[in-house]
Amino acid sequence: MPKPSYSIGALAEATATKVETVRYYERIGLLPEPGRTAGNYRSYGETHLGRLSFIRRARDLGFTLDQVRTLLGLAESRDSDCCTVDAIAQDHLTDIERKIADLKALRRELRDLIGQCQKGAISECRIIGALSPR
Amino acid sequence: MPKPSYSIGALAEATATKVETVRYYERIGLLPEPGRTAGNYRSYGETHLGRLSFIRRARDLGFTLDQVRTLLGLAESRDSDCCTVDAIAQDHLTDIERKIADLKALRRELRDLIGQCQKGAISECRIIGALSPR
DNA sequence: CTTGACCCTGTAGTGACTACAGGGTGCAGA
DNA sequence: TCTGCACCCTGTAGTCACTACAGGGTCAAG
Repeated sequence: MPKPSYSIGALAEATATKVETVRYYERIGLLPEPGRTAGNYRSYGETHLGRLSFIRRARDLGFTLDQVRTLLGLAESRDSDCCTVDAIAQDHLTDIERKIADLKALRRELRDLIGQCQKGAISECRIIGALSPR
Repeated sequence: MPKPSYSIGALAEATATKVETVRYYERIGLLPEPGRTAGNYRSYGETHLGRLSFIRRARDLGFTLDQVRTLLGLAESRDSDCCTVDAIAQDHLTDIERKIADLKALRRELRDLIGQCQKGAISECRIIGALSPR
């Protein structure tokens, strides 16, 4: 049987990606250029599907495209070890933990502000007051 | 005594803002155009300082520039009430809470992944494995 | 033979800045 | 007076990760 092939729309749908995003990944060199049909349509194979799935999963986990690029490179080089991968994931985890802490601090401040709102006139608004200097 | 005036650098420093950012706020109409000196330098007064402080505080609390614009408008119109301000703050709080929940889910996934790392060869790496399809 | 869904390239827009390039201004020290 | 330097000016382009056109071409069904 012949190898399966996907149009850009089919590939996009299979990976919950927009068509424009697939072309974007190609443009920035994250996804290799596929073959073309007689009518100049992109024609993708299983390796493209696998690679795009990898990219989307990593993106869903919040890795940057740069990190994804590195992870893809590592996944392909059989002769390096797992430490770099682990380091990237660890760095990312640290980032996320910092963001969670920042957002919690922010939430606390906002809750305090909102709790003070008396629904009165602007001139007595505590939120505006808290934002205004002095 | 004469009114105090600030150069763009002084204003930026007083509000922990970069000079380019101050000019950017002016360009997008968030900060009114200041007067100019003989040498065409921007010359700011106390109202500019107050307004920029307001903007920075709101930004630090994570409001978008569009929200800041609305808040500034409300702060200036004495005849509206506090409800709109409260609604903006509430919306923002909801956003933040969703972001915290999303990040926590992500952290859980990443922790699971990292916990499985055996520091072995790439071919056995669980992180890469988890990202790769099937 | 036409309609409509899909595909193509190329460019510009988003948010909130940031970073130049290529010049002008203002002031202190030699 | 000269020179250096920090600061200021405008205008444009870059960042990240897409997203949204405009203006066309392809292809299969009816």
